[in-house]
Amino acid sequence: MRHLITLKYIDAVARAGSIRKAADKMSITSTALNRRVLAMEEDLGVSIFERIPNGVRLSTAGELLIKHIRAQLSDIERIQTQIADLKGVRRGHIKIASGQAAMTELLPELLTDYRHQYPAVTFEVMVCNRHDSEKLLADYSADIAIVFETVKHVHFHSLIDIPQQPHVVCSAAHELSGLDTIRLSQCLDFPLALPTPNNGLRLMLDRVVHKNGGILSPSIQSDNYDFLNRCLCDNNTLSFQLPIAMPSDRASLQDKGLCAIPIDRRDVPAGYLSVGQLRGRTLPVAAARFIDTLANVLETRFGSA
Amino acid sequence: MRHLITLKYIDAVARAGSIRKAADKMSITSTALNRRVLAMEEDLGVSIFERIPNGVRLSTAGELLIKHIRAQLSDIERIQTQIADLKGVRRGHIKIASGQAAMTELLPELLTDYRHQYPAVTFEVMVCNRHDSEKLLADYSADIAIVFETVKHVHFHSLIDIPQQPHVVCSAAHELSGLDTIRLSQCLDFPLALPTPNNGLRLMLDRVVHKNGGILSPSIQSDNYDFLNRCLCDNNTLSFQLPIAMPSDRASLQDKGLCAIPIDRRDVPAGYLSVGQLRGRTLPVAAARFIDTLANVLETRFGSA
DNA sequence: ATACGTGATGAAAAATATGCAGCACGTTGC
DNA sequence: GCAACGTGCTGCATATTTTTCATCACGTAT
Repeated sequence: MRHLITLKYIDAVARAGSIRKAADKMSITSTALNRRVLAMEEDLGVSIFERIPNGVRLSTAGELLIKHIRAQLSDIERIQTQIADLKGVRRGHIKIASGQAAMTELLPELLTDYRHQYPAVTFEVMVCNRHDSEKLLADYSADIAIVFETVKHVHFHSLIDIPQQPHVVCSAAHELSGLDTIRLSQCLDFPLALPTPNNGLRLMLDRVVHKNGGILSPSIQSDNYDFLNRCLCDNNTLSFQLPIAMPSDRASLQDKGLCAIPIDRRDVPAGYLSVGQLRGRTLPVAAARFIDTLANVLETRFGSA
Repeated sequence: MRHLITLKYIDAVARAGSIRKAADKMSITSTALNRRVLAMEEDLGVSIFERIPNGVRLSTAGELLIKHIRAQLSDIERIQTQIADLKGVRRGHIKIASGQAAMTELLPELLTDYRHQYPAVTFEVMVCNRHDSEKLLADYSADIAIVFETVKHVHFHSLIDIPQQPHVVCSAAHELSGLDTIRLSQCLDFPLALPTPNNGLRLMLDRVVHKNGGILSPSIQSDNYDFLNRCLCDNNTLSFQLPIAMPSDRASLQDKGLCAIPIDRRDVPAGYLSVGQLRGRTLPVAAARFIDTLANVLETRFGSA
């Protein structure tokens, strides 16, 4: 797409904050890129970048323009996939911003299946926290966001919401192991391995405990679920997980020497895992179809939303 | 707008139903136009026009594309008018770093007026002391700084300087009330409510008193002007204010049971309220225009600088 | 058949974009 | 305090792309 190479260049400059760096990334000379920027600015009659000592920065007009550019780039991509669809080939590139929850089991399984069915579809999966996901959607770095307990933001348009009852995870040798359900109070005497405070699950737990006048004091804290689970084996530490992040069959959990027990609903109500997009955006065909598949899988696995 | 000339050409072809006719209308050769069409088709991997004996006709893919092209052309036009609007000050975001002085009366009034006139202009006002303002300018967190007795710093480029004669503020029932002017020595016998030492006005007073071998011992000290004024009502405490921080009409000051008296120039010379920006920076249009308005208001209200 | 219109193509000409070397200006690190 | 670095920008020579001109091949209409 020759005619929008300049737009891509300018987008790169806006992201890099420097013409030379952007030029590097786009594999051209800074001179050429600089001239494109100057030409565009002359066309518009306004500076789109403020020149600051160590680079450039979007001006007010630039902010306006870059928003348009990103919408435009995403739109042309949508057209291209539509045209590809027309030719009978399902192809496309899907950019997903996901919290930890979906990264362990859901996405790996799903992507493998999907790519087996549609080999021409490529994926890009970025792990992020609840706040960053919105930003990634907003600047078109991501098509789809998968977040647990999403920050309610006007730009986030939720397409799927699946209830997720928090579980306690412990070693199979733990004295709590094997219970059908567990009260939160039973957990608080054991050392806890918790996600970092900006995490959705952690936030829910914090709220509940705080309401009862307590405070969660984790023995281990990390933004990596896998790591947390690996800390449970040889002691009586407890961790918390969402169903979505656990193997779909109990057997493979047992193989790892772990046990998951749902927390009593009276203590902690279910939170919601949301799949969403940037409000008002028309997604590329590939991404839209993928969301359909995702909705299907989630509903058959976790019941209707 | 160089980058979308191809889109315009293709639109023209779709409308004319013939490459040669469209070329005529667009004042180029049919060859050139033909080549642009072929290039675009190669980019997309699909024919966007069916060739029929007496011209061309949109293919299915072409219908899809032309819809996008027309949306784009209209969209870019919108952006251009928005940017034009921007040059006319009707839109933008202005970040102001201000000391206490301008926060009480000047900025609230001014912003209300300005936003009434230009509703699409948004503001961000950060209160800060004399030292922080420079930092906010330097890292582009603020476009404009409004500071009384600014720290002389190379990065601060002053655009407006307005002389401000310090006033004494007291209860209307105070024995000094009603004087036309006041000597500093008359004040020192009363309890004083003063700003904190890093404040510009306080600094001026400190310097004068110190030069005469004295020291200011405030009864009440705060970084909040309003609070200081509220301490005057029921006793004989004195406070100090700048004209900029007082209601523009004397009546509303009297309504509050307060009275303001300028300090004799022989004791305390006028200090300067400065409006400035980061030296060497080209401000966003909106900010630059707002400074013009600000200069106007300040000059008509406090005389020429 | 002839005349006209269509889109497509090759080679030359014109216009445009790119790369290189270097300038001026600020910041950073020693 | 000074050198090294990084930034955007510019003049000039070079590539590359685009446009033009002169055609061709095909289909229609007269």
